Amino acid sequence: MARPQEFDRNEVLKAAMDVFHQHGYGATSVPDLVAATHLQPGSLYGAFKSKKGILKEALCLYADETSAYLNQLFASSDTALGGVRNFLLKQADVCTGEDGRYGCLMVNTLLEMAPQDEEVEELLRKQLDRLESHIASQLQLAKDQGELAADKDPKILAKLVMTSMWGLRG
Amino acid sequence: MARPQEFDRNEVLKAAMDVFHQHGYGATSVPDLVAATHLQPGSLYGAFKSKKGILKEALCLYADETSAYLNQLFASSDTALGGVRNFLLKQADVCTGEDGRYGCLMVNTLLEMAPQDEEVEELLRKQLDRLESHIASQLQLAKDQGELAADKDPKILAKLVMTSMWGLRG
DNA sequence: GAAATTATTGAGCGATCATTCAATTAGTGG
DNA sequence: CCACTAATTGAATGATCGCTCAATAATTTC
Repeated sequence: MARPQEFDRNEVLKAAMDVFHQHGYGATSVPDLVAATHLQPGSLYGAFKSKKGILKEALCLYADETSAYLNQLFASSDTALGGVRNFLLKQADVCTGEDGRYGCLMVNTLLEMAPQDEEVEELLRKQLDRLESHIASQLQLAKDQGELAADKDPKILAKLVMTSMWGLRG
Repeated sequence: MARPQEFDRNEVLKAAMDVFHQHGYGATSVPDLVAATHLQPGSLYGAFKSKKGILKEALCLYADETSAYLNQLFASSDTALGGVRNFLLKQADVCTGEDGRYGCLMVNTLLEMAPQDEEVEELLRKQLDRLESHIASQLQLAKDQGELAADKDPKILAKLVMTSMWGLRG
């Protein structure tokens, strides 16, 4: 062992995530990240290799937070189907509110970077697929409990929920 | 009078529009625009004042093309409501196809620039509002012709169509 | 406490960015 | 055919970009 890192990796990533969320990847400069994280360029590059490296880890943090949020929301809802409904209502709520005008970091980043960065695109597709699966399994639960008609396909409905989420930005 | 412009303003804007559409505003450099338009920087700046000036005129061209496309689609549909249905079907079609993976230039640009440029945001809000009105008036026509139930609100339905359009990108 | 290892610092690197401008060219009016 | 005006050219500008690195500081191991 040698000198230990002085910063909390998660705190740094949270700060970077917020900057990316508010400004987008391209419009976020390394000096911006230096200011937000209180880390010097050297430390930032020592820990994350590149600006894109910071983004990728920030995206993972965001996906994890989203997943945890979904778990908590589903667990605290009275019914399985109600959980999905609450998710959509909350999304609509947040999107019309002041703090929600930045939308979803995963969606924003995919739209911005997919044309020019396959690696980030692939990561985001996986994360969004996982989110969709999460919703699909909740809908399957609703079906098992008889809340959802037997002729409805949870997978298709989950895609519809995702489409609604994307569309709610207008 | 003096020496006339050698280029066709609309051709130049079309070329610039395509570059912005494929790469986004931030990822399009002035050298990119120089290459696409075959105009030197000086000519570009003489004609459009700035990179943002080029974007704004390109956005206007895009909105005009979209509006014309909508007119043509509505005129060639058998029924008023069918015109709106055809629009959504066509959107879904294009979004799943190869050339459609860049989405709508207005939506993309709004998502990218709204947080940092009020002027462009305002222009785009107006253009998207106009598109929504265009659809709403077509739905009103459908209602007048009895295709749409009397208790349906064309304005609300137009908002739903817009939301679907945004969401179809997933 | 010396040697080894790793983290932090921040000035500075080459590349690229959007933009400008002096020089040149082309077309108009007298 | 000669001023006059406007368009074109493309090299150059200063700013900013993402990133590096030599110097310094903080730990651990022996």
